[in-house]
Amino acid sequence: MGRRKLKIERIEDKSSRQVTFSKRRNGLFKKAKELSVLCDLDIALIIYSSPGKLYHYCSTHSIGKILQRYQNYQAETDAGPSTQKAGYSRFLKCEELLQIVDRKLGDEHSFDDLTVTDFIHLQKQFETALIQTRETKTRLLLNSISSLEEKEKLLEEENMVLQGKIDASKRKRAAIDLNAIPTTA
Amino acid sequence: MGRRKLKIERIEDKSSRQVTFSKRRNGLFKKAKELSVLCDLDIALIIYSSPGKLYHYCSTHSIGKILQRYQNYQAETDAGPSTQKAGYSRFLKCEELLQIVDRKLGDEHSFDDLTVTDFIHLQKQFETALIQTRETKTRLLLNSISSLEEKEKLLEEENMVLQGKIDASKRKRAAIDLNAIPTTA
DNA sequence: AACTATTTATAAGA
DNA sequence: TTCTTATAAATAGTT
Repeated sequence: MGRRKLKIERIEDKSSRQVTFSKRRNGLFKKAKELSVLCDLDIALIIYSSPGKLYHYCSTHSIGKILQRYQNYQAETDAGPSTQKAGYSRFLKCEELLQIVDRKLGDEHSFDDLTVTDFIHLQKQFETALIQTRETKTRLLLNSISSLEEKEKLLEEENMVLQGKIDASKRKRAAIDLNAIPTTA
Repeated sequence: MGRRKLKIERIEDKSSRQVTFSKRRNGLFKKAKELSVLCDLDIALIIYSSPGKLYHYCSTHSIGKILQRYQNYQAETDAGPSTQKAGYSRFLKCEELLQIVDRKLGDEHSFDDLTVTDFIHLQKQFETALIQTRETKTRLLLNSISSLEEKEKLLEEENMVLQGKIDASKRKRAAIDLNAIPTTA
Protein backbone atom coordinates (compact mmCIF):
# COMPACT_ATOMS: atom_id res chain seq x y z
CA MET A 1 0.00 0.00 0.00
CA GLY A 2 1.77 3.00 -1.29
CA ARG A 3 2.80 4.48 -4.56
CA ARG A 4 4.45 1.19 -5.50
CA LYS A 5 4.43 -2.40 -4.39
CA LEU A 6 7.37 -2.94 -2.07
CA LYS A 7 9.31 -6.20 -2.15
CA ILE A 8 9.52 -7.70 1.30
CA GLU A 9 13.30 -7.83 1.72
CA ARG A 10 15.83 -5.91 3.76
CA ILE A 11 15.84 -2.20 2.87
CA GLU A 12 19.48 -1.42 2.24
CA ASP A 13 19.25 2.38 2.39
CA LYS A 14 19.64 3.28 6.02
CA SER A 15 17.46 6.39 6.15
CA SER A 16 14.53 4.93 4.23
CA ARG A 17 14.81 1.81 6.41
CA GLN A 18 14.53 4.07 9.45
CA VAL A 19 11.50 5.86 7.97
CA THR A 20 9.79 2.58 7.13
CA PHE A 21 10.56 1.25 10.60
CA SER A 22 9.01 4.31 12.22
CA LYS A 23 5.87 4.12 10.09
CA ARG A 24 5.32 0.38 10.26
CA ARG A 25 6.17 0.14 13.95
CA ASN A 26 3.36 2.59 14.75
CA GLY A 27 1.05 0.65 12.45
CA LEU A 28 1.92 -2.65 14.10
CA PHE A 29 1.37 -1.29 17.61
CA LYS A 30 -1.95 0.19 16.53
CA LYS A 31 -3.04 -3.14 15.02
CA ALA A 32 -1.97 -4.99 18.14
CA LYS A 33 -3.94 -2.64 20.35
CA GLU A 34 -7.02 -2.86 18.12
CA LEU A 35 -6.90 -6.67 18.16
CA SER A 36 -6.53 -6.77 21.93
CA VAL A 37 -9.52 -4.45 22.37
CA LEU A 38 -11.77 -6.00 19.72
CA CYS A 39 -11.19 -9.57 20.85
CA ASP A 40 -10.52 -8.89 24.54
CA LEU A 41 -7.17 -10.63 24.90
CA ASP A 42 -3.63 -10.01 26.10
CA ILE A 43 -0.94 -9.19 23.60
CA ALA A 44 2.75 -8.62 24.17
CA LEU A 45 4.77 -7.23 21.28
CA ILE A 46 8.50 -6.71 21.65
CA ILE A 47 10.79 -5.26 19.00
CA TYR A 48 14.55 -5.47 19.43
CA SER A 49 16.01 -2.75 17.25
CA SER A 50 19.63 -3.11 16.15
CA PRO A 51 21.52 -0.82 18.58
CA GLY A 52 20.07 -2.65 21.57
CA LYS A 53 17.02 -0.40 21.70
CA LEU A 54 13.80 -2.01 22.72
CA TYR A 55 10.25 -1.07 21.74
CA HIS A 56 7.27 -2.83 23.17
CA TYR A 57 3.53 -2.87 23.43
CA CYS A 58 1.54 -4.73 26.03
CA SER A 59 -2.20 -4.75 26.44
CA THR A 60 -3.03 -3.33 29.86
CA HIS A 61 -4.03 -6.44 31.73
CA SER A 62 -2.66 -7.31 35.12
CA ILE A 63 0.75 -8.94 35.35
CA GLY A 64 -0.83 -11.49 37.64
CA LYS A 65 -3.25 -12.62 34.93
CA ILE A 66 -0.51 -12.85 32.31
CA LEU A 67 1.69 -14.85 34.68
CA GLN A 68 -1.24 -17.12 35.49
CA ARG A 69 -2.00 -17.76 31.81
CA TYR A 70 1.66 -18.41 31.18
CA GLN A 71 1.62 -20.89 34.06
CA ASN A 72 -1.48 -22.56 32.63
CA TYR A 73 0.19 -22.83 29.26
CA GLN A 74 3.23 -24.42 30.85
CA ALA A 75 1.06 -26.81 32.84
CA GLU A 76 -0.74 -27.76 29.62
CA THR A 77 2.46 -28.54 27.75
CA ASP A 78 3.92 -30.41 30.72
CA ALA A 79 3.98 -34.19 30.71
CA GLY A 80 5.09 -36.58 33.45
CA PRO A 81 4.98 -36.27 37.23
CA SER A 82 8.48 -34.84 37.79
CA THR A 83 8.05 -31.82 35.54
CA GLN A 84 4.60 -31.16 36.92
CA LYS A 85 6.03 -31.16 40.42
CA ALA A 86 8.72 -28.69 39.40
CA GLY A 87 6.18 -26.44 37.71
CA TYR A 88 4.05 -26.47 40.80
CA SER A 89 6.82 -25.51 43.15
CA ARG A 90 7.88 -22.76 40.77
CA PHE A 91 4.35 -21.43 40.83
CA LEU A 92 4.32 -21.24 44.59
CA LYS A 93 7.67 -19.45 44.53
CA CYS A 94 6.27 -16.88 42.12
CA GLU A 95 3.25 -16.31 44.32
CA GLU A 96 5.43 -15.73 47.38
CA LEU A 97 7.68 -13.38 45.45
CA LEU A 98 4.67 -11.53 44.07
CA GLN A 99 3.51 -10.88 47.62
CA ILE A 100 6.96 -9.66 48.66
CA VAL A 101 7.31 -7.37 45.66
CA ASP A 102 3.73 -6.22 46.12
CA ARG A 103 4.57 -5.07 49.65
CA LYS A 104 7.70 -3.36 48.38
CA LEU A 105 5.87 -1.50 45.63
CA GLY A 106 3.37 -0.28 48.20
CA ASP A 107 0.90 2.36 47.08
CA GLU A 108 3.04 3.78 44.29
CA HIS A 109 1.60 1.41 41.69
CA SER A 110 -1.85 -0.13 41.45
CA PHE A 111 -0.31 -3.46 40.35
CA ASP A 112 -3.07 -3.84 37.78
CA ASP A 113 -1.73 -1.27 35.37
CA LEU A 114 1.85 -2.31 34.63
CA THR A 115 3.72 -2.12 31.35
CA VAL A 116 6.30 -4.50 29.91
CA THR A 117 9.05 -2.30 31.34
CA ASP A 118 7.52 -2.77 34.77
CA PHE A 119 7.32 -6.46 34.06
CA ILE A 120 11.01 -6.58 33.19
CA HIS A 121 11.89 -4.79 36.42
CA LEU A 122 9.51 -7.03 38.31
CA GLN A 123 11.13 -10.12 36.84
CA LYS A 124 14.54 -8.77 37.84
CA GLN A 125 13.24 -8.26 41.35
CA PHE A 126 11.91 -11.82 41.33
CA GLU A 127 15.27 -13.13 40.33
CA THR A 128 17.09 -11.00 42.88
CA ALA A 129 14.64 -12.13 45.52
CA LEU A 130 15.20 -15.73 44.47
CA ILE A 131 18.96 -15.33 44.75
CA GLN A 132 18.65 -13.61 48.11
CA THR A 133 16.28 -16.25 49.40
CA ARG A 134 18.66 -18.96 48.28
CA GLU A 135 21.62 -17.20 49.87
CA THR A 136 19.78 -16.57 53.11
CA LYS A 137 18.71 -20.20 53.36
CA THR A 138 22.24 -21.37 52.64
CA ARG A 139 23.65 -18.96 55.21
CA LEU A 140 21.21 -20.20 57.84
CA LEU A 141 22.08 -23.81 57.09
CA LEU A 142 25.80 -23.03 57.20
CA ASN A 143 25.31 -21.19 60.52
CA SER A 144 23.46 -24.20 61.83
CA ILE A 145 26.34 -26.43 60.76
CA SER A 146 29.04 -24.25 62.29
CA SER A 147 27.15 -23.98 65.59
CA LEU A 148 26.83 -27.76 65.61
CA GLU A 149 30.53 -28.06 64.88
CA GLU A 150 31.26 -25.71 67.78
CA LYS A 151 29.03 -27.77 70.01
CA GLU A 152 30.86 -30.89 68.86
CA LYS A 153 34.19 -29.28 69.69
CA LEU A 154 33.01 -28.33 73.19
CA LEU A 155 31.69 -31.83 73.79
CA GLU A 156 35.00 -33.30 72.70
CA GLU A 157 36.85 -30.95 75.06
CA GLU A 158 34.47 -31.93 77.84
CA ASN A 159 35.15 -35.56 76.99
CA MET A 160 38.88 -34.91 77.23
CA VAL A 161 38.46 -33.29 80.65
CA LEU A 162 36.28 -36.14 81.86
CA GLN A 163 38.74 -38.69 80.54
CA GLY A 164 41.51 -36.76 82.32
CA LYS A 165 39.53 -36.91 85.58
CA ILE A 166 39.03 -40.63 85.15
CA ASP A 167 42.72 -41.14 84.53
CA ALA A 168 43.64 -39.02 87.56
CA SER A 169 41.08 -40.86 89.62
CA LYS A 170 42.55 -44.19 88.55
CA ARG A 171 46.04 -43.03 89.42
CA LYS A 172 44.89 -41.77 92.84
CA ARG A 173 43.02 -44.98 93.51
CA ALA A 174 46.08 -46.97 92.56
CA ALA A 175 48.11 -44.88 95.00
CA ILE A 176 45.49 -45.35 97.73
CA ASP A 177 45.42 -49.05 97.01
CA LEU A 178 49.15 -49.17 97.41
CA ASN A 179 48.86 -47.41 100.80
CA ALA A 180 45.83 -49.28 102.02
CA ILE A 181 46.83 -52.80 101.17
CA PRO A 182 49.95 -53.96 103.11
CA THR A 183 52.59 -55.54 101.02
CA THR A 184 52.78 -59.20 101.75
CA ALA A 185 55.18 -60.26 99.05
CA MET B 1 -11.20 -1.30 6.32
CA GLY B 2 -14.13 -3.29 5.23
CA ARG B 3 -17.70 -2.69 4.19
CA ARG B 4 -18.16 -0.41 7.17
CA LYS B 5 -16.02 1.43 9.68
CA LEU B 6 -15.74 -0.69 12.80
CA LYS B 7 -15.67 0.92 16.24
CA ILE B 8 -12.65 -0.27 18.21
CA GLU B 9 -14.40 -1.80 21.18
CA ARG B 10 -14.99 -5.33 22.42
CA ILE B 11 -17.02 -7.36 19.92
CA GLU B 12 -19.81 -8.87 21.99
CA ASP B 13 -20.98 -11.52 19.52
CA LYS B 14 -18.79 -14.54 20.15
CA SER B 15 -18.66 -15.95 16.64
CA SER B 16 -17.92 -12.66 14.89
CA ARG B 17 -15.28 -11.97 17.55
CA GLN B 18 -13.72 -15.32 16.68
CA VAL B 19 -13.80 -14.50 12.96
CA THR B 20 -12.26 -11.08 13.52
CA PHE B 21 -9.59 -12.61 15.76
CA SER B 22 -8.67 -15.17 13.13
CA LYS B 23 -8.43 -12.56 10.37
CA ARG B 24 -6.62 -9.87 12.32
CA ARG B 25 -4.25 -12.31 14.01
CA ASN B 26 -3.01 -13.44 10.60
CA GLY B 27 -2.73 -9.84 9.51
CA LEU B 28 -0.77 -8.89 12.60
CA PHE B 29 1.66 -11.80 12.22
CA LYS B 30 2.13 -10.91 8.56
CA LYS B 31 2.86 -7.28 9.41
CA ALA B 32 5.28 -8.32 12.15
CA LYS B 33 7.14 -10.60 9.77
CA GLU B 34 7.28 -7.91 7.08
CA LEU B 35 8.65 -5.37 9.53
CA SER B 36 11.30 -7.77 10.82
CA VAL B 37 12.44 -8.54 7.26
CA LEU B 38 12.26 -4.99 5.87
CA CYS B 39 14.12 -3.44 8.81
CA ASP B 40 16.24 -6.44 9.81
CA LEU B 41 15.28 -6.70 13.46
CA ASP B 42 14.00 -9.18 16.01
CA ILE B 43 10.33 -9.20 16.88
CA ALA B 44 8.49 -11.29 19.40
CA LEU B 45 4.70 -11.24 19.35
CA ILE B 46 2.71 -13.18 21.87
CA ILE B 47 -1.08 -13.40 22.03
CA TYR B 48 -2.79 -14.90 25.05
CA SER B 49 -6.22 -16.01 23.90
CA SER B 50 -8.94 -16.46 26.50
CA PRO B 51 -9.07 -20.24 27.03
CA GLY B 52 -5.36 -20.29 27.87
CA LYS B 53 -4.33 -20.77 24.26
CA LEU B 54 -1.17 -19.06 23.17
CA TYR B 55 -0.28 -17.79 19.71
CA HIS B 56 3.09 -16.36 18.93
CA TYR B 57 5.36 -15.13 16.25
CA CYS B 58 9.11 -14.72 16.59
CA SER B 59 11.53 -13.60 13.91
CA THR B 60 14.00 -16.44 13.36
CA HIS B 61 17.06 -15.14 15.13
CA SER B 62 18.98 -17.17 17.63
CA ILE B 63 17.73 -17.41 21.16
CA GLY B 64 21.26 -16.65 22.32
CA LYS B 65 21.19 -13.27 20.60
CA ILE B 66 17.78 -12.40 22.01
CA LEU B 67 18.90 -13.41 25.49
CA GLN B 68 22.05 -11.35 25.09
CA ARG B 69 20.10 -8.27 23.98
CA TYR B 70 17.71 -8.76 26.82
CA GLN B 71 20.69 -8.92 29.19
CA ASN B 72 22.14 -5.78 27.66
CA TYR B 73 18.83 -4.02 28.05
CA GLN B 74 18.68 -5.02 31.70
CA ALA B 75 22.29 -3.90 32.27
CA GLU B 76 21.40 -0.55 30.67
CA THR B 77 18.41 0.04 32.93
CA ASP B 78 20.32 -1.11 36.01
CA ALA B 79 21.50 1.46 38.52
CA GLY B 80 23.47 1.00 41.75
CA PRO B 81 26.08 -1.60 42.71
CA SER B 82 23.75 -4.08 44.43
CA THR B 83 21.43 -4.56 41.46
CA GLN B 84 24.37 -4.80 39.10
CA LYS B 85 25.86 -7.52 41.27
CA ALA B 86 22.60 -9.43 41.27
CA GLY B 87 22.29 -9.07 37.50
CA TYR B 88 25.81 -10.33 37.05
CA SER B 89 25.36 -13.43 39.15
CA ARG B 90 22.10 -14.12 37.34
CA PHE B 91 23.91 -13.89 34.03
CA LEU B 92 26.52 -16.40 35.14
CA LYS B 93 23.76 -18.70 36.31
CA CYS B 94 22.12 -18.50 32.89
CA GLU B 95 25.40 -19.28 31.18
CA GLU B 96 25.94 -22.37 33.32
CA LEU B 97 22.41 -23.53 32.72
CA LEU B 98 22.75 -22.90 29.00
CA GLN B 99 25.76 -25.21 28.95
CA ILE B 100 23.88 -27.89 30.86
CA VAL B 101 20.83 -27.66 28.63
CA ASP B 102 23.04 -27.49 25.58
CA ARG B 103 24.61 -30.80 26.53
CA LYS B 104 21.15 -32.28 27.15
CA LEU B 105 19.79 -31.14 23.80
CA GLY B 106 22.79 -32.70 22.09
CA ASP B 107 22.70 -32.93 18.33
CA GLU B 108 18.92 -32.80 17.96
CA HIS B 109 18.80 -29.00 17.69
CA SER B 110 21.34 -26.60 16.26
CA PHE B 111 20.67 -24.16 19.16
CA ASP B 112 20.80 -21.25 16.74
CA ASP B 113 17.44 -21.90 15.18
CA LEU B 114 14.96 -21.99 18.05
CA THR B 115 11.40 -20.68 18.17
CA VAL B 116 9.51 -19.05 21.01
CA THR B 117 8.07 -22.44 21.91
CA ASP B 118 11.60 -23.77 22.25
CA PHE B 119 12.45 -20.74 24.33
CA ILE B 120 9.53 -21.41 26.66
CA HIS B 121 10.63 -25.02 27.09
CA LEU B 122 14.22 -23.89 27.54
CA GLN B 123 13.18 -21.44 30.22
CA LYS B 124 11.23 -24.18 31.95
CA GLN B 125 14.33 -26.36 31.87
CA PHE B 126 16.34 -23.49 33.34
CA GLU B 127 13.89 -23.12 36.15
CA THR B 128 13.71 -26.86 36.76
CA ALA B 129 17.51 -26.99 36.79
CA LEU B 130 17.61 -24.10 39.22
CA ILE B 131 15.11 -25.78 41.52
CA GLN B 132 16.96 -29.09 41.34
CA THR B 133 20.29 -27.40 42.05
CA ARG B 134 18.77 -25.63 45.03
CA GLU B 135 17.15 -28.82 46.30
CA THR B 136 20.35 -30.84 45.90
CA LYS B 137 22.37 -28.23 47.78
CA THR B 138 19.77 -28.07 50.53
CA ARG B 139 19.68 -31.86 50.78
CA LEU B 140 23.46 -32.02 51.09
CA LEU B 141 23.45 -29.36 53.79
CA LEU B 142 20.64 -31.09 55.65
CA ASN B 143 22.52 -34.41 55.44
CA SER B 144 25.58 -32.67 56.82
CA ILE B 145 23.49 -31.28 59.67
CA SER B 146 21.87 -34.62 60.51
CA SER B 147 25.23 -36.41 60.51
CA LEU B 148 26.59 -33.74 62.85
CA GLU B 149 23.53 -34.15 65.05
CA GLU B 150 24.15 -37.87 65.16
CA LYS B 151 27.78 -37.28 66.09
CA GLU B 152 26.62 -34.87 68.80
CA LYS B 153 24.29 -37.51 70.18
CA LEU B 154 27.07 -40.11 70.29
CA LEU B 155 29.40 -37.69 72.04
CA GLU B 156 26.73 -36.86 74.58
CA GLU B 157 26.20 -40.57 75.24
CA GLU B 158 29.96 -41.00 75.60
CA ASN B 159 29.93 -38.08 78.03
CA MET B 160 27.22 -39.78 80.04
CA VAL B 161 29.21 -42.99 80.22
CA LEU B 162 32.36 -41.13 81.25
CA GLN B 163 30.43 -39.16 83.86
CA GLY B 164 29.04 -42.44 85.14
CA LYS B 165 32.56 -43.86 85.44
CA ILE B 166 33.69 -40.76 87.31
CA ASP B 167 30.75 -41.06 89.70
CA ALA B 168 31.43 -44.73 90.23
CA SER B 169 35.09 -43.99 90.74
CA LYS B 170 34.26 -41.30 93.30
CA ARG B 171 31.96 -43.66 95.18
CA LYS B 172 34.63 -46.38 95.18
CA ARG B 173 37.26 -43.95 96.35
CA ALA B 174 34.98 -42.78 99.14
CA ALA B 175 34.50 -46.38 100.15
CA ILE B 176 38.22 -47.02 100.04
CA ASP B 177 38.84 -43.86 102.07
CA LEU B 178 36.38 -45.05 104.67
CA ASN B 179 38.24 -48.36 104.89
CA ALA B 180 41.74 -46.93 104.71
CA ILE B 181 41.43 -44.13 107.28
CA PRO B 182 40.67 -45.46 110.80
CA THR B 183 37.86 -43.68 112.63
CA THR B 184 39.20 -41.67 115.50
CA ALA B 185 36.04 -39.85 116.57
C1' DA C 1 6.27 16.09 8.98
C1' DA C 2 2.51 16.23 5.30
C1' DC C 3 0.51 14.65 1.28
C1' DT C 4 -1.62 11.41 -1.89
C1' DA C 5 -1.69 7.69 -5.21
C1' DT C 6 -1.84 3.00 -4.49
C1' DT C 7 -1.73 -1.16 -2.23
C1' DT C 8 -3.32 -3.91 1.45
C1' DA C 9 -6.40 -5.40 5.04
C1' DT C 10 -10.69 -6.65 6.27
C1' DA C 11 -16.18 -6.32 7.48
C1' DA C 12 -20.02 -8.02 5.85
C1' DG C 13 -22.27 -11.04 2.87
C1' DA C 14 -22.68 -15.45 0.29
C1' DT D 1 -14.69 -22.24 7.39
C1' DT D 2 -13.65 -20.10 2.92
C1' DC D 3 -14.39 -16.82 -0.93
C1' DT D 4 -15.85 -12.53 -2.59
C1' DT D 5 -16.06 -7.72 -2.80
C1' DA D 6 -16.90 -3.03 -1.34
C1' DT D 7 -14.69 -0.10 1.52
C1' DA D 8 -11.50 1.49 5.15
C1' DA D 9 -6.83 1.84 6.46
C1' DA D 10 -1.93 1.76 5.84
C1' DT D 11 1.88 3.33 3.67
C1' DA D 12 5.74 4.20 -0.37
C1' DG D 13 7.33 7.65 -2.62
C1' DT D 14 7.10 12.56 -3.08
C1' DT D 15 7.27 17.40 -1.49
